[in-house]
Amino acid sequence: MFKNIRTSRVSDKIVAQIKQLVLEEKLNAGDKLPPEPELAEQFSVSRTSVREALSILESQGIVERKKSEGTIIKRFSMLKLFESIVMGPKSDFDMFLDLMEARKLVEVSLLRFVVDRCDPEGAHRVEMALHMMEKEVCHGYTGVDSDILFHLNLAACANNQVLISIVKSISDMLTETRSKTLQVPGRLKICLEEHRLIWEAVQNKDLQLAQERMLAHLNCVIKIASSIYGQ
Amino acid sequence: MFKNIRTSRVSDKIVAQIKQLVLEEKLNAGDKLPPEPELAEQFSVSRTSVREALSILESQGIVERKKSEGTIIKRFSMLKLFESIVMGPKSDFDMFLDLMEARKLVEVSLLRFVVDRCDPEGAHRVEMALHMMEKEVCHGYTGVDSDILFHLNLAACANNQVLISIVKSISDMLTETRSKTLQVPGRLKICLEEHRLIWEAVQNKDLQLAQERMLAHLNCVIKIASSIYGQ
DNA sequence: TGAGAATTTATTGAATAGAAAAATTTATGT
DNA sequence: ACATAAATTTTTCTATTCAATAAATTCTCA
Repeated sequence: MFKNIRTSRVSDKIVAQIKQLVLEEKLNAGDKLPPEPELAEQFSVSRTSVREALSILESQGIVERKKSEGTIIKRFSMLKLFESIVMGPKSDFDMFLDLMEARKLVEVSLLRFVVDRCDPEGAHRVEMALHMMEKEVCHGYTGVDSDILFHLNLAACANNQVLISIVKSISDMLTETRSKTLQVPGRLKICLEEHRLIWEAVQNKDLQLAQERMLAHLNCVIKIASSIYGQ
Repeated sequence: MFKNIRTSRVSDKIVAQIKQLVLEEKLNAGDKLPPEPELAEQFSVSRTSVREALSILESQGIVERKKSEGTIIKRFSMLKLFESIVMGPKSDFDMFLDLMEARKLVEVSLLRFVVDRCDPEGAHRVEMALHMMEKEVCHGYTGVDSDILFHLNLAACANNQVLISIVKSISDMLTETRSKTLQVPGRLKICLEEHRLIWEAVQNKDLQLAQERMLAHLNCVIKIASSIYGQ
């Protein structure tokens, strides 16, 4: 309801102001900034705060600092500048939602290729992951590994290394959350069932149904995780 | 030939060390770092340097700092995303096709969110990228940066940091090819026109048309690159 | 005069000390 | 037991100092 009051950190304000100046082209590539003590005076802050701001700008590739020479705006910094603006800080929960949204987008869409390109070898790998989870359901294990394996092996059937990398990277970031959601009593069994349904649809080459089921599966994960995170 | 002498900035070394610890999972999500004075002592540096390092880490979304609470490692940072894109035993050209296929999948699908969520600020950034390319067309530059900038800022309108990271990572891997395709005489001008058409459709909230045009644009890139690769 | 050495100056890099602010924890009084 | 006040912790910011270094200037000597 009420918006978070944004950080009243001095260095952040300096960073924002300098970024704005670059954006407005009042500062251009190659321009030299005034020396630190002068900047401090103009901003009416301490030199330490100025230095903190300059460190941030440098780490984001917007300026370059050289000892005893000064600070200059880097050439071709527009890309970096926009990147740093667009990648502002988000809460953990919002990041989780971003990850899951990306997962939905990628893993649902790539089923198109899976249905088209899945060969017996790939199918075998997916089924192995399913069997693995079956065993884990019986023994009461968490099933994190077999969960990841299913999604990864399914993606592998799309025969596109970039897509595999994307699915894997996102998976890696979600392992912690995964192990929590799978600890919910009975969740693993339902999860296995959902995987089976997805796989069944893929085998029947029913793309639309497979996509629907994948989407439902992932939405289910979001729902459970949200209740755990208390949102 | 000769390697750049390592910047011996103390804060940079601290940043690198903490990042490394996160990558090695010696520091994990939610872990609390010691208070600043203690960190300073352990690193045998001044608090000023520690604070500089923490500012940088915070600006990169790796840690979060709260007054009177301390510094904690963020759950989901982009630090680990795409740390290892496995370039398998595929030829360069096949890899290029994989990259473009992933691009088509992601950039076409995410337009859904762009149409829904684009705000005036985001729109302004996209238009800035368009203007930048306009300028480059006039001056006869290559236009690589403004090309990337358009796609990145468009993706940014989807307001999903993971998707932005994916688009950017793929872009980075394609820069080489990009600079070649844009060198084809007259290509930049056509590229600009294609970008404009995509943007026009997005502004009219015509999702389907926007997606069609994006797909056509990317297919065009594939075609040109293929002829360059001689396939 | 002019080339090279020595000096000065400007500027960043880093350390230290301490005041202020904000949130949390503990203590106190009813 | 509960609200309020005090103490504590920890970050935030300032001010000041000194060291390191690159560039500019001056000096020296052939």
